[in-house]
Amino acid sequence: MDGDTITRPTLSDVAARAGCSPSTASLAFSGTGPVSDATREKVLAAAKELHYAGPDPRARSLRRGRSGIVGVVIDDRVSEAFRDPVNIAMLDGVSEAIGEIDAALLLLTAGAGSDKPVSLETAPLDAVVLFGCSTTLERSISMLTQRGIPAVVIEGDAGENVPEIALDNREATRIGAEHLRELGHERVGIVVLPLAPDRARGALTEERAASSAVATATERLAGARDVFPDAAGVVASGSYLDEGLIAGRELLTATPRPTAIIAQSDLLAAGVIRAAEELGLHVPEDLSVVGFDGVRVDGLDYDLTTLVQPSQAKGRAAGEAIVRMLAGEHPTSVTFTSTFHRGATTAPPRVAD
Amino acid sequence: MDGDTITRPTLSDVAARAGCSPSTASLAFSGTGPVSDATREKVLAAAKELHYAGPDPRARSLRRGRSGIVGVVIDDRVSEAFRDPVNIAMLDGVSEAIGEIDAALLLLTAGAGSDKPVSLETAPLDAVVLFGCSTTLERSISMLTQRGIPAVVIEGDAGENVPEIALDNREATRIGAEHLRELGHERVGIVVLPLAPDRARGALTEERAASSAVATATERLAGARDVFPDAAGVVASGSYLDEGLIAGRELLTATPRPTAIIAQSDLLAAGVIRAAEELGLHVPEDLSVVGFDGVRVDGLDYDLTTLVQPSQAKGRAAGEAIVRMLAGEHPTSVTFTSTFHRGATTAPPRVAD
DNA sequence: CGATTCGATCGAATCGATTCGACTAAACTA
DNA sequence: TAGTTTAGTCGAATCGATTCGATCGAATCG
Repeated sequence: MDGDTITRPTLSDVAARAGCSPSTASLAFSGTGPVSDATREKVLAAAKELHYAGPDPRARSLRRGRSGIVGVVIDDRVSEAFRDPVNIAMLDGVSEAIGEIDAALLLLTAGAGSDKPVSLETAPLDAVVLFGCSTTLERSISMLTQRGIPAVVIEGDAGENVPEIALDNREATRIGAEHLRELGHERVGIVVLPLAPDRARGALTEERAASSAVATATERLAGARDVFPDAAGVVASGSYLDEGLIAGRELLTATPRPTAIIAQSDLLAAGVIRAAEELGLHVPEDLSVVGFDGVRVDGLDYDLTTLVQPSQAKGRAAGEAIVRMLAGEHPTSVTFTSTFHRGATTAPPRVAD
Repeated sequence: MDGDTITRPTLSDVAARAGCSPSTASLAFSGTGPVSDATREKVLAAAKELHYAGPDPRARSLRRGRSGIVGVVIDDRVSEAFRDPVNIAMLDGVSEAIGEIDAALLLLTAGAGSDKPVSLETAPLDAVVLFGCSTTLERSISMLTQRGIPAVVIEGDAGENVPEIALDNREATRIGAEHLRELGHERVGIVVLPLAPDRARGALTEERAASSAVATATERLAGARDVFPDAAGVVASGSYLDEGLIAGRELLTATPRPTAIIAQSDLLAAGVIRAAEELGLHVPEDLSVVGFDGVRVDGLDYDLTTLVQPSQAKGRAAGEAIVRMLAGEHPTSVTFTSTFHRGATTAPPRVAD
C-alpha cells in the first residue's frame, strides 16, 4: 500500500474499462451531449472500480480555458487585512456572488512582504478582485490586462477599462461633519487612515495629505475638510482600536482640546472613545465622536454615530461584476452610498469650558 | 482595439518570432537548462514585442503536475469563520508557511450552505488544510485521498495517514479549572462552543455532550469536567462575544449562581464578563472568569485569565507539514501546548453570599 | 590530427481532458 | 421502399507548455 509510484487512473483508463472511447466517457461525466443510459452507467461503474475521482482539474482547465478560480488581492498580510471587519464583509460578499458560478477564492497578498506579486503571474485565475491595493494597483492591473484576466477594483482608481466598486467617501464624511457643525462644533479633530503603504503614524501635515496614495483616506479627509478646513489630524497606522486610542490621546491632549473627533473608521472611533474615557471625558457631553463603516465593534458600549457603508453589498457587487465579465459582458463601475446613522456619541458641545 | 476575438500569444509564437524552437523558448523562460545569453535575450525581446505575459499557468500546471495552490477548507461562510481571531491567526500562519514555496491559498467553504464540496472536487489543488471541519471531515478526506491530494487537519481526527495539528485542549482546560478550584470555587459554570454543525444554542445535556461532533469543544469540556464533574453548562452557537453574553446571562441567573465560569473561548469569556456587569456583578470579586485562546479581545478592559494557545504557530505548522508533504516527506502529527495566563479575572469566591 | 566532450538547440512525446466533425444504425417521413 | 432525420459513438485535433533524448558544431585533449 505504500508504493509511492501509484499513478492515478485517467479518463482513458476508465473508458477502456467501460469499453468505450475517451470522448464518450467524457460526455458521460460532464453531462454534455447525448449518451445512452447504459453507457453512462458502465462508465460510472468503471470509474468506481478504478477509484477514479473525476476529471483532473488541471487538464480540464487547460482545455476549457477556465479554472473556476477568482483571485482576491489584498496588500496586507492575512492577519492584518482580516482584522478589519469591513474587509471580511466584503470578502464574504465576493465569496457569495462568485459561489453562484461555483468558483472559489484565491487569496493573494500583493503587499510589502513580497516585492513581486508572484502569484498574480503564475496562478490560474479566471478573474481578480483588487481590494484597495493602493501602491501595487497599477502594476497589478497592467499585468492582468496583459494576461487577459478581467479585474474589478474595490475603492481604487484603475483606469478606464476596469470597473470599480466605489463608495461616496467624501460626501458621506461631509454629511457626518455637517452634522457636527449643526450641533455647534467648531474645533474638530480627524483621525486619518494610513495614507501611504508604509503606514507611518503621526501628525497630519499638508505634505503628507498631498502625497497620499490611498484613495479612501484621501476622500474621507476631503469630506471632513469641506466642512472644517482647518481641522487638525493624526494619521493612524491602521484601522484598529489601538490605533484610535493612540491617535485619540494625541488629539485630546492638545490645547485647545477639540470638542469633536471625526474618525475615518469605527474601530478608530472606538479607540478615540477609549482615549476620552481614559482622560475622564464623557462621550458625548465632553466629546462627540463620529465613525465610519457601520460595523458593530465588539465591546463598544456606545451606539456610535457613524456612516454606515454597505460592505457586504460592495463585495457582492464586485463578485457580480466578475460573474458578468466572465459571461462576456462589460459591467460598469458602481458607486455605493453610505447612510448616516445618528447614534449616541454626538451631542452639542459643552458651553462652559 | 475592441475586437473580442484577440487570441493571446503563446510560447510558440514567441519562439517563432525569436527564431528558435518552443523548447528553447521554454528553457529561456523557466531558467532550467543551458541557454546562451544571446538566445535568451532574443526570446525575452520577442516576448515583450508580442506582449507575452509568461507561460499559461493552466498548461504549465498540467505538465508539471503542480498548481501552486493550497486549499483551506472552513466549514462556515467566510464572514462567520473570520470573526474568530484564532482562525485568522491560523490562516495567517498557513499563508506564511506556504508562501515559502510560492503557493497561494484557495478558500473553500465546505459548510452547511453547499451540500456538496464542489470546489474540493474540481479545484486544481496541490494540498489541503482542513480547519476543524467536524462534519464534512470524513467525506472530504476520502475525496482527497482518492484524488491523491495530501491533507493536513487542524484539530480534528482524520485517520491514520493524515497528519494532524492538535492542541492540548483537555489538559489546558483542566489546568484552568484546577486554578479555580485552588482558589476555592465549587459552583462553576461552563460556556461551551458549538457541539454540532447545526450550532444549536441551549443548555448542555448529557445527551448533547455525548453526541458531539466537534472535537475541540468536547475535549475542553472533558477538561473542565475532570475537575468539576457536575458543572452546569450552556452551549453557545458560536465563538462570539454576543453568544457569551447570552450564555452568561443564563448561567448567572440560575440559583444558586456559580462563582466562576469557564468559557471555551476568550470571546465567549468577554461576553460572560459583559453579562456579569449587566447584572451588577464585579469581576473577579463576585465572579471569576477563565477564557481560552489568548487572543486580545478588542474592547475588553480586563486582563483575562486564560489558556493561551499558539494559533499562528499552529497554522504555520500546518503549512510546514504541507510543504514537507509536497516534498515527498511524511510529516507526523504535532500537538501544541497552551500556556496558562493568570490575569485579573479570577480570584477567590466571596465568602459571604 | 582524430577522438572526445560539452554546450546549445531542436523534435517529438506527453500531461489529461474536451470538443468538433464524421460516421453508423435505428427510427421516421413521404 | 427509398430518403431523411436523429440519437449514440468514435477518432483526431487541440489546449499551451515542459522535458527527455537526439543532434550538431565547436572546443578540448591525448
